Amino acid sequence: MKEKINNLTIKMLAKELGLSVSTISKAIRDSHEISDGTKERVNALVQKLNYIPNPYASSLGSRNSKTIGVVLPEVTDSFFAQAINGIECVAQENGYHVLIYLSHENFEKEKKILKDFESGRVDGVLISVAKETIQHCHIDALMDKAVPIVFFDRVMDEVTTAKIITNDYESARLATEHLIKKGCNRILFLSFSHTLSIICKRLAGYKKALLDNQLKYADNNILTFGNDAKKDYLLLQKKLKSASKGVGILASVEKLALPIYQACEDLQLSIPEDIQVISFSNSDSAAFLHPPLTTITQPAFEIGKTAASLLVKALERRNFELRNEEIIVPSTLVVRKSTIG
Amino acid sequence: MKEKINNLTIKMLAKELGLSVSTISKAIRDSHEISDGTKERVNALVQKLNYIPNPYASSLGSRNSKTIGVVLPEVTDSFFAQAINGIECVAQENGYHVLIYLSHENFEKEKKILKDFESGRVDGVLISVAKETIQHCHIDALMDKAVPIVFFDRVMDEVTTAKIITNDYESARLATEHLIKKGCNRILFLSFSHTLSIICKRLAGYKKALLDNQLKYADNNILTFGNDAKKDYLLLQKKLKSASKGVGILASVEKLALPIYQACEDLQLSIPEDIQVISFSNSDSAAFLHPPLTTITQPAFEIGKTAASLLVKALERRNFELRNEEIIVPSTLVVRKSTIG
DNA sequence: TTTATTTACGAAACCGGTTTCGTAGAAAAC
DNA sequence: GTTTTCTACGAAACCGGTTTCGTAAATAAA
Repeated sequence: MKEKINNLTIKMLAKELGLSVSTISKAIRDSHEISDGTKERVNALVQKLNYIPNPYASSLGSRNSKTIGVVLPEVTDSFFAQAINGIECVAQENGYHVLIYLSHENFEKEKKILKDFESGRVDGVLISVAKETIQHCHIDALMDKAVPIVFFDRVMDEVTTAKIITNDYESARLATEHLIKKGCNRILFLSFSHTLSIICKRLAGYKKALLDNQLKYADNNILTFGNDAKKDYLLLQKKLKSASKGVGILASVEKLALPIYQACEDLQLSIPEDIQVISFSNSDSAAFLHPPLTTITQPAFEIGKTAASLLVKALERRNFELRNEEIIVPSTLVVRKSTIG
Repeated sequence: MKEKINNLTIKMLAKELGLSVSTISKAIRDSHEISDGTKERVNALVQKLNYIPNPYASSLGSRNSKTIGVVLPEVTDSFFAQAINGIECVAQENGYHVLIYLSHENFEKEKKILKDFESGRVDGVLISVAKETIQHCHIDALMDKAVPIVFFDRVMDEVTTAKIITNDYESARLATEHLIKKGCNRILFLSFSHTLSIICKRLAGYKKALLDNQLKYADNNILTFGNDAKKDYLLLQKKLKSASKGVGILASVEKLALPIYQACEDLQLSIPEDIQVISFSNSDSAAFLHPPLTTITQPAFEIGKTAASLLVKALERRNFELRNEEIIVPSTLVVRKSTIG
């Protein structure tokens, strides 16, 4: 590792211009205390010498870092990828930096990440919690330190702050109803958590649709995937094998969709003739699957953007407090061939 | 915005224990200068009071931030998503933080991002350059400041540093040859850049395969997508419409695959009977497209991991200098139904 | 026993900015 | 003409750690 170059400091600029350090600092940040003439002189030198302030010194002095922390369960999911896109967009526009952390659905990791945030590393946090997360003490601890937090997608109702979500309940209800209308008399719900906000709401929507349409809810229609992909797959296969015609499946997240296709292929079941499928999914390829997958498409980019915007607002506005509110950006049901036209 | 809580500082710990500030600092970082007994006392208090050091103060004093900057052209691409995963994995293991930036394929943005890095915000950089990037002065400038940089996937040969890539040339050659063997006598190459390292190499591999198999290279077999998706699509459609049987397509990146499927659908051309298709892609859904897409699957996670590991090594080891080397992690050709079995 | 090391710690400078507060001179108000 | 208010700037404390260097006491070597 090469030695770091002796970097340009504000002190050197000050000496060069015969001004004080504080004047330079203020001039650079366009303070009203400094005359236009001086600002111009300073900026000229800054340009000429390619001076770039040390962000850590700034952060230390000003106790804010222009950095937001983003905590995700995973990134290889179209939803989260698009959400990052939205977040980064807003961040870039507003001069914020984005620190990204993956909890890998693991509560302990999530705790560790938030713990670190208590150091003041980030000005604010955007989080979509891990599926394992049921307590919120780690979040409370962070909020106690006055770090603004905005939830997106996977929220915790018990925490008093802003949450950007989609209409999980309603879209699951709609999707389920769609399946029913297309002739399904038994509908499987693919889940991967018993506690996650989005799953609970989607499940509730599913139940509501059943109820509205005189279908009985049955526990054995709920398939909850765990951490053992192979085992889960076999479970699904078994379930599908025993399924008669008129079965529909609602997959509550994107990654559960492909196993269904796999199982149908393996069992030589045809979609949608034998089984109709709808999945929550933001994948572009949904339209080109065999057959094209009917999806509930979430406004992922929008959600990321909204969450980031709100956080930024909370950070910039002196008298803006994050309210305990839910902002709902609706999803859309995109009907394709995996359900009967 | 609530006021920040008066945070615990090392000074307060020092007073509490009747030790000096420097002793506390050293004890926390497990310095050999401090006795085990003292360390224990310090750590006990740290635990008890939940003391977390201010990272910006540490960074300022120690001139390193335990942060790496990751610059990507985009994130909604399986390759980059998986690469991030690999990067984050290594980062988490080694106590590094990951700042993420998207260039959105835009050179000016990329320049701006790297410029900011000159501030010392990050200890090292992982970058996959934008498609617009043909100069490397912004990268040179950063390297002049002794910031270690590791390229991954989209590299710049002219820059003297480590590069983690896949065997672009070879896998494109292989894929093209595969198409030829399956009966294609004309092969289109879908591109989206004339300058990007990966594209150039893939194109070269494509050419080599043509040459080896007595097929003529023709400029009008190269389709270069630009920024106007609609226009590009029409171009592709036009090209396919005029295509006779025995045409194959090699898509040089993931996002170019779906438009092909779209066009074939619109033109009622059947894959693989009328047109055979291979694409570079890391998408899980490739296997479930209609028909399943033959892909060149890149070791994205591995590439991210390798790049990050190397960077970390360069940062941790005092006498480890990043060499001007290419580390090649090979891709695999996964044959599916979009080419004739 | 004397000298040379080692061990364990503290004082103080330092990292590179920001912020507070004080003030000279100019402008405005009376 | 005097007092008041701005304006534009500087000195110095501060942010919260790290690092260097000096040293007393303990231990080892001679």
